[in-house]
Amino acid sequence: MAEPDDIYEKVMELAKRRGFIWPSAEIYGGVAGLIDYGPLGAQMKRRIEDAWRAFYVIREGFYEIECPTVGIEPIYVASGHVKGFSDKMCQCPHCEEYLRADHVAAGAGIDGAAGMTTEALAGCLRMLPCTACGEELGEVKVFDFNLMFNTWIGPGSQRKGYLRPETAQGIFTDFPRLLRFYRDKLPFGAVQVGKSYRNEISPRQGMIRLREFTQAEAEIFVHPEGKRHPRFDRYALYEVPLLGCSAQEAKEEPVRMTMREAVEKGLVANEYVAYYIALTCDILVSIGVDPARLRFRQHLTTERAHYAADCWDAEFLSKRFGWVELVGIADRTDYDLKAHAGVSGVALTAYIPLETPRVERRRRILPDMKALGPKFRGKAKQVADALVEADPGPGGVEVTVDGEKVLIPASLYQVRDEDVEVRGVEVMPHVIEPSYGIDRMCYAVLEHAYTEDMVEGELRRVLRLPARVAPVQAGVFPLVSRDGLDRVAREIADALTGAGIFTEFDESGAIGRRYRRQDEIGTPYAVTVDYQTLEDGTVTVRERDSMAQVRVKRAALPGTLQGLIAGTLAFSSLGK
RNA sequence: GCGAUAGUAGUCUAGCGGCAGGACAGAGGCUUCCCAAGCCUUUAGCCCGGGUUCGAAUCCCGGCUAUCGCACCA
Repeated sequence: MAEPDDIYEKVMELAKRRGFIWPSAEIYGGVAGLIDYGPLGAQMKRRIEDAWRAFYVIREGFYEIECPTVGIEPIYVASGHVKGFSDKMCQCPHCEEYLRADHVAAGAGIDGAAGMTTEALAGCLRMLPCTACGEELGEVKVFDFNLMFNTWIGPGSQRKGYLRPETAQGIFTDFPRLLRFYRDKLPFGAVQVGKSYRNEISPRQGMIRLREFTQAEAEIFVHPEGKRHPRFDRYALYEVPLLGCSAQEAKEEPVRMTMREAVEKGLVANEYVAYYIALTCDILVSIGVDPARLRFRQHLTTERAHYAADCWDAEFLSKRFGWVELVGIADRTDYDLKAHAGVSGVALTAYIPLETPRVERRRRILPDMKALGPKFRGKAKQVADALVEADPGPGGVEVTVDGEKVLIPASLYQVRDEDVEVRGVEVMPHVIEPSYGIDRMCYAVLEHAYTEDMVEGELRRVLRLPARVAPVQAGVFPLVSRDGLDRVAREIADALTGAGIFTEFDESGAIGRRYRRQDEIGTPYAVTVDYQTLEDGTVTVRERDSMAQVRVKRAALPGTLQGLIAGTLAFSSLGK
């Protein structure tokens, strides 16, 4: 087998030439960070998304929802993207280099640079040297650069809008509706497949870092205590190469381990995270990512978001780019729901009934509003609210109102101890989030599928795509386009199409040329009608990877191909 | 965004101040008929915008895109 020197160039050349991936708006010179999926690419991407749905929607039973790509500001205030997604930047007046203002300040030993206002940062930078050219920055302007695309919603008193930087927030904001939909039971999950947008400063690496990209995300809402997956048995013995934090620090290789072992050893935080690591591995391998070039890497504590209990990335090995993240699987705890509850003021909790209701003795504080009103006037409401939360002593209680400590004598309120029957508790679920980058998956599949063989001294380019993601599923060819072979071949193509098989009919040129055309776009099977077909009603079926052929009865063809494509039938079992 | 390099047909490439050439791919035809055979015909190109020049694919400037390095990458 020929070892490709630069497989990226070859894959992208093929992808462009055969209609998988095109530069967007190419007639106007193209745009960095935006790509078009051509006819075969769009088809393959759809099949990859559908393979994903087969796992998450059909098997896991997580319904798919679809939210707008434009969102109002509070959503992204709550999610942290308005603040956290924006970088304080400045441009050096001498060399015109763009710099991260907070990094420059922090690099010079200034504390708290990350939290400073633009004005404060500009003040700090005045005396500092530019990290690029070394000149003093002087009167430098610091500005916010937010990675979110922004826009306005409606005319007139416009509302600020952002293109979503991830699909997840739509699921979080639908939480109360979803909870009702799933009839108030945990765990439940919802998924979303769609476009997200990040205005990358400098997108590179082809379709690896895009400004508009497709995500497939699942948000699984689980009870915060006891993160045991009800179907953990499915993957308990499934082995995955895991590269934990300590292994990375020790520069060790990933270790293959069963998911049960990983959880028992404490390498993976809980069964949920482990379950979705295994499921992710299952999906990625099924769409054609080479298992030998796939690993799961745990986020180091320094790169992990502070609220995440655990986070693992599925990474594929690219010849060109090294290890590239495809999927992030995180236990986000209750961070997102808490944040949205805080900004929206809506309780985002689930009511979990107790198996046996219990009686609790509760102390209630009843403020005497008749007395508080005249005494505190405008602040009476605040005092009362503070009282309800307070823990009174014998002589009264001290509460804080507007930063002021106020002593409230016991005469201004009543303390009542009462028995309350507790039938359940409100819990804020934790979120397990597997988040997939579909475009990167498409690239990974293309790169891992691309092979070059030498056949009788000729280069044969083959995309060894799994049948389930191949854009075209079968080629149908008359050996020659005369003597009625072409007519029969067309009938067979129609029969396959009628059976839901995506088929290309091709009668032009030599038969070998037609096989190669289909090899190059990854078509797994080719059906050829020859003179024997006219005699005994059989056709040949050729398998792309082995180039082997078997004869199959015409009538059995649609069922046979369906079985081959679905993977329920092995090519080697045919004709026996 | 900065710096370097590059951009010629669908793809790859030659030409580097004076008529833009080839290979492969595509289309049509002849021929052969199970793995890119052959022959004939044919489609199709100088990234965009300025400038210099009698004349620019070629030189200069700006832009866009790509690759690499720097920076950036919730």
